[in-house]
Amino acid sequence: MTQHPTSDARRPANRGPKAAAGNRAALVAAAREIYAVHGLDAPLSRIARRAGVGQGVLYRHFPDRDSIASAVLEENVRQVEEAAAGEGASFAGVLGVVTWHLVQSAAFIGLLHADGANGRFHAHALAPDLSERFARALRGCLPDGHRLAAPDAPDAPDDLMLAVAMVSGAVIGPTPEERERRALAAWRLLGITVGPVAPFQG
Amino acid sequence: MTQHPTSDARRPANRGPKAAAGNRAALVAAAREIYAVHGLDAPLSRIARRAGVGQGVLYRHFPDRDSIASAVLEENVRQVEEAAAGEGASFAGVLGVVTWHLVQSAAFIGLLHADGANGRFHAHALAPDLSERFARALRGCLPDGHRLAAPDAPDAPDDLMLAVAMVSGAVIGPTPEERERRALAAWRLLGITVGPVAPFQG
Amino acid sequence: MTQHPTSDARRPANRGPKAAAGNRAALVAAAREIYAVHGLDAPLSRIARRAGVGQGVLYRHFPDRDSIASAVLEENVRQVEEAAAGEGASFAGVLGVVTWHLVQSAAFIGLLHADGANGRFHAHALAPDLSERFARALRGCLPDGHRLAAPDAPDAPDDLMLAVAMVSGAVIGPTPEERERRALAAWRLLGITVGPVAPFQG
Amino acid sequence: MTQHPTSDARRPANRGPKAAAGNRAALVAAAREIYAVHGLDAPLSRIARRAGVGQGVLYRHFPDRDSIASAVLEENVRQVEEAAAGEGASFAGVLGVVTWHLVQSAAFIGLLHADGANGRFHAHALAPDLSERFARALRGCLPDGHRLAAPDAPDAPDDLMLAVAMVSGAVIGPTPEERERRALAAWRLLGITVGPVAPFQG
DNA sequence: AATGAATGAGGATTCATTCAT
DNA sequence: GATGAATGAATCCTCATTCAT
Repeated sequence: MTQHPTSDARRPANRGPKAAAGNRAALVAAAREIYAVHGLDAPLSRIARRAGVGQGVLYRHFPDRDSIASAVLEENVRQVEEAAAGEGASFAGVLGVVTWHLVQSAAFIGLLHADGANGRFHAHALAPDLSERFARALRGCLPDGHRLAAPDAPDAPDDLMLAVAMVSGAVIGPTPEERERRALAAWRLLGITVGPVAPFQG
Repeated sequence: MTQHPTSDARRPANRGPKAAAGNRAALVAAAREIYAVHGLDAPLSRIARRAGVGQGVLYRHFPDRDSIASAVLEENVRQVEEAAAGEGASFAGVLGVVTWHLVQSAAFIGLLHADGANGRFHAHALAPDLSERFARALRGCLPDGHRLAAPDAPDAPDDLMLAVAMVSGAVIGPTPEERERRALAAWRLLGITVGPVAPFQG
Repeated sequence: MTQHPTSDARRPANRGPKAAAGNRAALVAAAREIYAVHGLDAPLSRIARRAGVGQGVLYRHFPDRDSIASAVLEENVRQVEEAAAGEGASFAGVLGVVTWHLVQSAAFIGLLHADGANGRFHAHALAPDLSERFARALRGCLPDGHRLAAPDAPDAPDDLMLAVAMVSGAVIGPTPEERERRALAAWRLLGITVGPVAPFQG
Repeated sequence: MTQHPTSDARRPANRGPKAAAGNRAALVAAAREIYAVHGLDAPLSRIARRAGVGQGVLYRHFPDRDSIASAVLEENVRQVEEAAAGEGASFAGVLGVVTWHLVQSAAFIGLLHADGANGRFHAHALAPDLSERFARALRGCLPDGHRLAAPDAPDAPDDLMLAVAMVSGAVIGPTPEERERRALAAWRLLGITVGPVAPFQG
């Protein structure tokens, strides 16, 4: 009569101090899943519940709404960085990783470009450095003379990031399959070759 | 126990039934502006306030959240149809009109493609016919053999609509100028020529 | 987009002055049906819509919520009076008419007894005279010495009206059939014989 | 854009989690009183206010309208069960407890029978088990061969519950005294002996 | 350091009632 | 007289955020 976790419980509880780091990770993982299913406007309480922690813990680790979203995004970016830093990293291969993340949740990579004018998130506060890291990683493995290469002109549009934004705009659809199909079609329309769509494998 | 209209306080206005049509138009206009600034999740009360009418009027004209959004979108689509139906309508010209609307509010043309999985809007309920009308108008003035033309294969991806979605993904930025710059860059990346970005002039 | 009569429309419109009497009747009939289905708390707008008239007309004829309920109840009571006034009127026969009305809508005959403490209706304002008329009609055909007859003691409980209230308490159930079954069982428990359950036939 | 707790104004109270149990009890008590005076349609906000808690607390403990009503009713039923389980429990004695509850608020025991067709409450969802418990308790102390005993026929009407419903129909009136007088008169009309009308004394 | 209850503002929605036409 | 649009108060419900334990 008084309970209503409704669903979303994951771990039995999780008390005691040492769990701090684990809690943080659980929150980020929970947020990723919740965001993927319910969008960025999902109630924070749902994230906490899914992570199996109290609301207070969420606030301890992430003082405001943006910071948890950033944390999720940060993981995405890190994977892209790692993919780009790998031994035989190719541009097409890294784009495959990027595309995989887009397919999982276009909203997220989309955040890298968002200006926040229309949403509750303000990317210029949220992701500027993440955006920079993402761009750098991608640019790092771009072959010389590639059509997405930034020209010499200093303030010319950054075609590389623009292209990613465009693909993220295309990635809509109810199922991952449909979303992946659209992502690949979008890259094709841009004339860009993409490697296998998959998460980065350390 | 039930409702009662204030106690007695002076009732303001009530401009009478004559105002109905005007109110509806005001609501749509208000919604367009509010959506552009605050996004599709803006409180309905804000729209009503901006339109200068009571909450009830909004609900009378638009029984649910989708229907007001549809009304705004419908106007956009109509303009595109009119642009496409005009005398010397060219594909590039119509794309210019489309782009103008994207620049005003990418969210809206975006709705045409949205699947609503993550948001409160469910395009398959909201815009399927609008989407169809939009696609038809655009396709109608697509030159034969254009690279966005649908191939013979029946269930091949619709490159035309995909391209619009991609551009809408690119159109982000705090100012209209920035947004227009990005839109044009996106079309350029796609290798598509666009006419002047402007509203349709009857 | 602007319409939502939802249902409940009955007559095409109904305009013009002379219709006043007809409108009143239509409203009472509509109210009876609406009350039976949706209960006494049904929105007034629904009654007006069902009657095929504007809201204003309802207010013209019935200035407040109680007065329309009274009007419906008045018709019920009138039928009982007529049944009681008929040639070979028997107590059992009249009880059959009463029971028929209870089965149609227990709420209504219930109003005759209600004190309004718990509801929005205040019977002492609503139905005192109706209640009196109802009691008189019923008492009029009560055989001498019947067990429900009022004793000589002046302020003894009025068993006759109490019995009706009791039966109305028993008349619950989703279908008319079930409701009638319960009504008859209730009279039986009271040891009272009831004639055929049917409306009064002039 | 979203919520924010006042701007900064001093937060009142928050008596801490310890208050939880107390709050729940206070809510049930408040609901009982409010229902008795204003009926089952009373605004939930009024109950919360009377209990001295925020709206949210009410929703935490009772996720929907029915569940708070159930909680109140459950207490009633429990008392009847306890009365029936007591040492020298007699049928008349238990009926006295039942009658006491009816006098307090006929609406509640009435819920046990309600079908909800016309109201917002749907007894088949709300009270079926409570109804069953109530019936069982009462039947448990019914002397063999009592006139309200269920006959052998399997689907014969349950006279016991019918009688309670009838009495609850009779229990109307502005004051408890009047209500008790009517309840007793109703039992008398049924030829049923009732013990002292009083709450169950552990 | 974690828990999860409490708070209350804000937004959605409904309807009684008025009133211009 | 009739129509039905407009008004806005009231209620429902949700959730961000705080804080006692």
